This record gives sequence, C-alpha cells and structure tokens, in this order.
Amino acid sequence: MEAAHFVQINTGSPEPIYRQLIEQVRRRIAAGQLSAGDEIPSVRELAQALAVHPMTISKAYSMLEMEGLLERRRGLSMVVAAQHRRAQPPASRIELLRPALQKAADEARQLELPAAEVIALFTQLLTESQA
Amino acid sequence: MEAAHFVQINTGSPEPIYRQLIEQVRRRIAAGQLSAGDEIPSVRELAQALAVHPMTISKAYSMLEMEGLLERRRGLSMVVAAQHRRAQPPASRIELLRPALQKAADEARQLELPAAEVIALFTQLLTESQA
Amino acid sequence: MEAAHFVQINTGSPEPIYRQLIEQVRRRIAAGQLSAGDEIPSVRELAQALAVHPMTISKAYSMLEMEGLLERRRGLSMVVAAQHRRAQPPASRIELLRPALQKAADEARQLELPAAEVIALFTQLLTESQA
Amino acid sequence: MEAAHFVQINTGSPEPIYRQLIEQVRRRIAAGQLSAGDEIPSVRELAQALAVHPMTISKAYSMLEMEGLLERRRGLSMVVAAQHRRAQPPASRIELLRPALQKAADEARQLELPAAEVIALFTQLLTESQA
DNA sequence: GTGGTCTAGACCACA
DNA sequence: GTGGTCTAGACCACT
Repeated sequence: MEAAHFVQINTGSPEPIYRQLIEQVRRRIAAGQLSAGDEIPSVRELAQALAVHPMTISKAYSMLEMEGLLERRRGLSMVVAAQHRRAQPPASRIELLRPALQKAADEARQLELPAAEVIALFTQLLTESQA
Repeated sequence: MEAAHFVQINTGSPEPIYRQLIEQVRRRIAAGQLSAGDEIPSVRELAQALAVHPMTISKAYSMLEMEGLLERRRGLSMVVAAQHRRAQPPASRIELLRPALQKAADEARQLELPAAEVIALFTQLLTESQA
Repeated sequence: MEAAHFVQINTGSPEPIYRQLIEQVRRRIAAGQLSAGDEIPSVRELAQALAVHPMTISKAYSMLEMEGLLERRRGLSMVVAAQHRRAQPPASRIELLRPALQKAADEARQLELPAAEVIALFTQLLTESQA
Repeated sequence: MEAAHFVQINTGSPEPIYRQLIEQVRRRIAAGQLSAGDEIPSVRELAQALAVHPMTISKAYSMLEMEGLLERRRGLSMVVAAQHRRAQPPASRIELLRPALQKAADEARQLELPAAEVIALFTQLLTESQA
C-alpha cells in the first residue's frame, strides 16, 4: 500500500490527527484490509504524503505498537503484527461502529427529526460512500 | 425552563464542556424547543446546576451570541435571538445532523460492514433513544 | 421639549445607555439648546419614551446633578441648573469633540488611508447629519 | 513582527484589552500590514510583552479566528488566514473607519459647531498623527 | 515549544 | 439581580 492511500486525514477536524490515524488503521485491520505481516509506510514517507509533522505519525505508530497491532522490526519498516484479535467477525466489528451511531442517534433525537428521514439520509450516505 | 434540565453535560467526555453546551443549545433552537425571546438560565444559575465554573457557561453563551442565536440584554438574562434561521424546517434541520451521519458512514465503510446490518443497528439505537 | 425628542439612544451600542444620556445632555447644554431653567422630562416619562429601565434614567440624571448641570426641585421635575459653565463659546466647545476626532484619526492612520479621502468622507457625514 | 510592536494597549481605557487587540489586528490586516500566512506572536510571548494574562490574549485570538482572520495550526503559532476579504482596497477599508467618523459627526452636530472648524481640527489631528 | 480548557475568585458595569 | 473582564495558575493535547 503506497503512503498516499494508506489513510486520509482532515487537518481541519477537531479530532487530532494522530487519533484519526490510529482509528483508521484499527478499522482497516479489523476489516481485514491489512493483514499480519503487511508493511506499512514509513514515518517519513507518510508524513510527507500527508504534509504533517513526522512526530505526529510516529506517535500514532507507537500507540498502535503498544496496542499490539503493529510491530517494529529493527532497521526495517513496521508491519502489521501477527498476534491476537484481528479481522474480527462482523458481529464484533460492528461494536467499533456503535459509538458513532449512538452519537448520531442522540443528535437526531435532540433535533426532533423523524426516524424515517434520518434513516433515509443515512442510507444514502452509506451507499454513496461505499460506491 | 429551569436550569437543571436546560442542558446535560458529560464532564468525562473529551469534548469540552462549553462546546457541549453550544451544540445542545444550537439543536434545541433548531428544533424549536427554544423560541425567540425565551429567557435562558443565568450564567450563575446554570453554573451551579451543572457544577462548573461560571466562566465556562459564560464562554458558551458568548459564542452563541456571536453566532447570533442568543441576545444579550444589559443587566438582564440573555434571551434567544429574534432573528433569521431558527426553528428550521426538517429539510434544513437535518443538515445539522449530516456530519454525524457522514462520520458513521465513513467508519462503516472502513470496517467493511454490510449496509443492512449497520442500518439495522442504527434504527435500533434511534428508536430506543426516542423512547 | 417632549420626552420623545429629548435624547436618542442606541441600545445595541457598547456604550452604556446612561452614558449616552449624560453625554447628549452635556452637549446640548454646551451648545445652548438647553438653557438654565428649562424643564427636562421626568424619569418615568423618559424611561417610557425610550423603553429603558427608569433606574437607568435616574442614574444619568443624578450624575448630571452631581456635575452641577441639572437641579432637583422638590416635587417638581428637574431643570437645567443656573450655575457655571454653560453655552460655552465654540473654542471651548470644540474641546468636547476632540476625543472623538482623535480616535477617528488614530484609526485612519492604522488603516493607512489617505488623509484626503478620510476628510472627504467626514465632510460628507458632517454635512448630511447637519441637514 | 516581534511581540513588542505587534499591538499597543491602554490598560486605563474603558475599552477592554481583548477588544483593543481585536480591533488593531483587524485594521492591520485590512491595511495589508499583516498578510496571509504571516505568523503572529504566540499567546505567551505577547502576554509577557504587554504584561497581561495569557488568557486575555487567547480570548482575542480566538475571536479573530472565529471571524476568519486568523488560522490555528495545531501545536504551532497562529497565522493570518489565507482567505477572503483582506488587504482590502481603500474604498472598502474606509468602511471600517465610518463608525468612528459618524460618531464624531453626530457629536459635532449636537454641539452645533461650524463644519469648517470641525474639519480644520480633524485635519490637524489627522496630519499630526500621520507624522 | 504551541494553544485550549477549566477553576477559583476579584472587581466592574448595568438594570 | 444580570453579564463582563481580568488575573493566577493548574493541567491537557498537540507538534
């Protein structure tokens, strides 16, 4: 996977960049798009591709390493770790999505929007973004 | 509206308190639960009810004033502003929900979850939270 | 002078209402539009005409009384005082205007606007507002 | 631009410090003295140079950011935003001066001062302050 | 290093 | 009573 398409970040978002990185990598591993042993872009390469500070990438990689999702190999680029939970079954993966869904549902309630309309828009976004 | 039920905050959340306040008030006004001219709880009253520092409330109110949603009345408590976009029609209100839905859709795509499952869970959360 | 035209206030201005009142009365006395012995509107009358709190009017009147520009007459409405400095000569009156001119000049400098243009606009505003 | 000369404040003025900052920065940007991408002094640096509390500076910067004149860069100092209305043509810049001129004109009218005299004094102040 | 958030608490201005 | 301003200072998040 070349650096340019490894992850996408939004520097304008209130969500910190390093967290955007972490969560995207977590999801890609959970989905099985990244498998044990896959090489990931180097800190410098990704930093340049995303135009962010290398330390930001490094911080994200370190946290993913602490989580056990990535492995450092001396002198070589990091790879997806071979251990535990990975490519989880959908029943488990959907739990990673629950917080985002819950937040949207809470907001919909406060806006007093009819459920049907909300679901219609969500379905549309879901279908579009999967295209 | 008494202060105790005006808004709810979650001090544990990474989202700053003042921003939680802003977004809830914004949604309540958009939903028409707060109408032009309605008085809102005083800074001190709400600060005590939520057990936060008055300046935190004041900051949120000031930003809502800059947004044009609240109006200051010298020496008196603030009121919901009497102007433009307010109690918007659902077609417009749903736009306030779009970012949350988009985020959930993006995450679902990265997790490669089937749309049907995602919509099923979302529908459940939406119905529960409206109960 | 009936209350409605005695003074004009701008509740939206950052300048406090009581101060707007004081300064306008000061200027009208300095200009000779109000002379010793002239009756001024009662607190209640003016408060109603301007739709402000009576205490705001009362505060302004009290400060003008302390300044020696107004006089209280028991049971009767206040009048312009008969004492000292009043209907000053233009040479003296223009000093009351100096702060406003200085502020405008300072801002013009910071905006790096050519003096000729600034004077042209000011002349226009001055002529219009005197019409 | 070093912090010491970035802005000047007057702690004795009734105008709040943070507002003095906002208006000066606004004018400097409008005048083109500050251009898109220019770094501004850090909160701490300017706070020390002006001998005020950092939060006072931070408040001013935040409001300028909400206005779209400054941009935040996470972990780095803020810069002048790269967008719309900036270094405006004089025809537009003079509008920023209009309120101050209008106020002076209104006061001159109430003082019943001859326009010629008022303009003479204003011209003098304008020329002096540009020296 | 950068800015952000929050608290505790004083003091002011306004109605 | 209302909100506004400011300080002192802690702690956090980000680069």
